[in-house]
Amino acid sequence: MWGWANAKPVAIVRPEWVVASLRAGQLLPVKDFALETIRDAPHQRRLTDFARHQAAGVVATELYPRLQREQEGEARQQGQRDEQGGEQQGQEGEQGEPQQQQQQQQQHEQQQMFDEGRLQQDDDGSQQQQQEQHHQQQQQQQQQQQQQRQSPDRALSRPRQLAAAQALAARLRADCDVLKMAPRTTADDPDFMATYFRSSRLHWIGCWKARLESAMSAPTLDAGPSPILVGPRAAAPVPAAFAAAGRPHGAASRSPSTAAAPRERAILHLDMDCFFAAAAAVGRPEFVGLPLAVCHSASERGSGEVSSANYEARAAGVGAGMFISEAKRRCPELVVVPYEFDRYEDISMEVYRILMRTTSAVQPLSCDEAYLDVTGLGDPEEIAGRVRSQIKAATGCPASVGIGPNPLVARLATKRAKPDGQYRVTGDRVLDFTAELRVDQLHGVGWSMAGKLAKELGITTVQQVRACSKEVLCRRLGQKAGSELWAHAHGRDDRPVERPGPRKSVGAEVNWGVRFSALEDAKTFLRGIAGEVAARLAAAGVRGRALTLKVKRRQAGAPEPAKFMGHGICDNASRSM
DNA sequence: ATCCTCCCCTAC
DNA sequence: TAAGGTAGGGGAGGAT
Ligand SMILES: Nc1ccn([C@H]2C[C@H](O)[C@@H](COP(=O)(O)OP(=O)(O)OP(=O)(O)O)O2)c(=O)n1
Ligand SMILES: [Mg+2]
Ligand SMILES: [Mg+2]
Ligand SMILES: [Mg+2]
Repeated sequence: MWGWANAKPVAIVRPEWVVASLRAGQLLPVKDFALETIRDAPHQRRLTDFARHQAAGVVATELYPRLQREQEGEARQQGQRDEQGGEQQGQEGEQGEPQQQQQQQQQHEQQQMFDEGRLQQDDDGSQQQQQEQHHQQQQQQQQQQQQQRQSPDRALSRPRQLAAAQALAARLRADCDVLKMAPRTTADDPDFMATYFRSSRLHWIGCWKARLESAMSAPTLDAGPSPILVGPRAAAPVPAAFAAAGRPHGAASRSPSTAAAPRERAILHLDMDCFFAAAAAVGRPEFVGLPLAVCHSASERGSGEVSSANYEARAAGVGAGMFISEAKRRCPELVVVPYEFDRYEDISMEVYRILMRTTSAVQPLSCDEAYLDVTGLGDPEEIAGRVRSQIKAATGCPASVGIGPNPLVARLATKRAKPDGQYRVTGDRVLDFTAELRVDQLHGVGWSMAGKLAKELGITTVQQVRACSKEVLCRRLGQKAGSELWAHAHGRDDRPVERPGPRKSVGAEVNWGVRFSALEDAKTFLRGIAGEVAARLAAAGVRGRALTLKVKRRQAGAPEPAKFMGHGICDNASRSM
């Protein structure tokens, strides 16, 4: 019913595939004729020239100057303003506040020697390789680089830099119109929902995949020698770039005719370092080297949540999801800046353009994160270094890359690689590498499952999971979760790098600032949220078959929410029709 | 068995 | 002051 939803994936190959297939008298596997193998041909136009940016060749410095111009404008304005405290907030309450993940406290001793020149980014990444082997050494180098930035002759003293940074942060907050609005609730502001969605980071993140999909479906098949589309011709609005190689991608899906010994895959997992915080620092040297966090509130008594904290702030115990009050308590010097969603959008799209230029086998995971299958494309570490330095050059933001024989291991390796590094785990080292990790480091293991494992089985590490039989795990955790955990604990993960399928549901929720004083308020709100869903369905070009209504109701006797305008402790209910 | 409804859990 | 969304996986238990 929906063209885009039912379109079969198609592969894009070089013309030689046609000739070779004719000669062979059958349709040959497309793998060896993939488009990306000619990606370096001069003047080759790319399907990935999507979105609003232009030719691939000029990517590198396009975004960065724009951000610098922004910054110059800011510097001219003088609008000092300081946060003054609000009312006292009970710091806690609620149920299991997701526990702050323990920050890896790498105690790097303060080195004073410089190793100038080593770390300069170069566009093709040829220098990168030396970095990844020795993670520790790499971190020391970063430390040195940072100190160099503040060496006496060039940089400000720390107190002066801090003052400059706080002043800039205050200016950014002052310029943020949405922060100036009087407090509103659903009951007294007819425009509440629009303002809310415009300000919500979780809404922005949550809608990101849909935005990427629609950016990529903008047709750019205009010029250049057309690649050949293989497979059933999909009807009109084929998302050009998504169609690139169908799904799944890569070695795992290659046809039996070429499958000899199963080669170890080379999977990259790329993730931007402290994405929102890093974006805030682009073109603003005032912030470099200081603890920085992104949050609506900057008050030391606020209940706004930290969205992202840079690594200096993390060293002081600040982390995502933490109330700003707690963050400021742990790190009084913390510099707090407001959200700049336009920046995140630009940088994110730029990153994806670079990834898609590397290979079509890209699986988007979020606005700052993706898997790439680079099996057979060359040395994965060199590819990783090249991609990272392209991203740094084009956006000014550091990205880290984990490399492994499967997505699971690649993702774990990324954690090890951060910040601004890369790290490879080969098949033979997987079990050693994962042994000591805590179970909740594994994808799919969160607060609840980790608690259950600890309480019921005394298990906290991956190694301990291995000592447990699959049957026991399945009994405690359920069939799927149990066998999945068992496999992952043994380093096994067969998932291919693939495109997400079409969306299966479309929804909208608001669980903040909801306060009804009369029945009419609730009705108005319900109409608003229904209208929102209707608009999103229309934007996606789909119609619903079923409707689910979700409701939160304040628990009887529940205390005032710990969070300003929050929902507090609620019972949930849902009904479908 | 398989489907459906109403949850809970996880990730960013 | 502050913006606690969104989508998917999957289990339990009942209807078919
Ligand atoms: N609880 C969270 C987690 C994430 N994010 C946003 C801000 C992050 O910058 C972005 C990407 O999430 P990551 O988990 O990748 O976190 P960071 O990129 O900030 O840090 P890291 O270097 O650990 O990847 O999503 C958020 O708003 N709230
Ligand atoms: Mg990140
Ligand atoms: Mg991420
Ligand atoms: Mg986890």
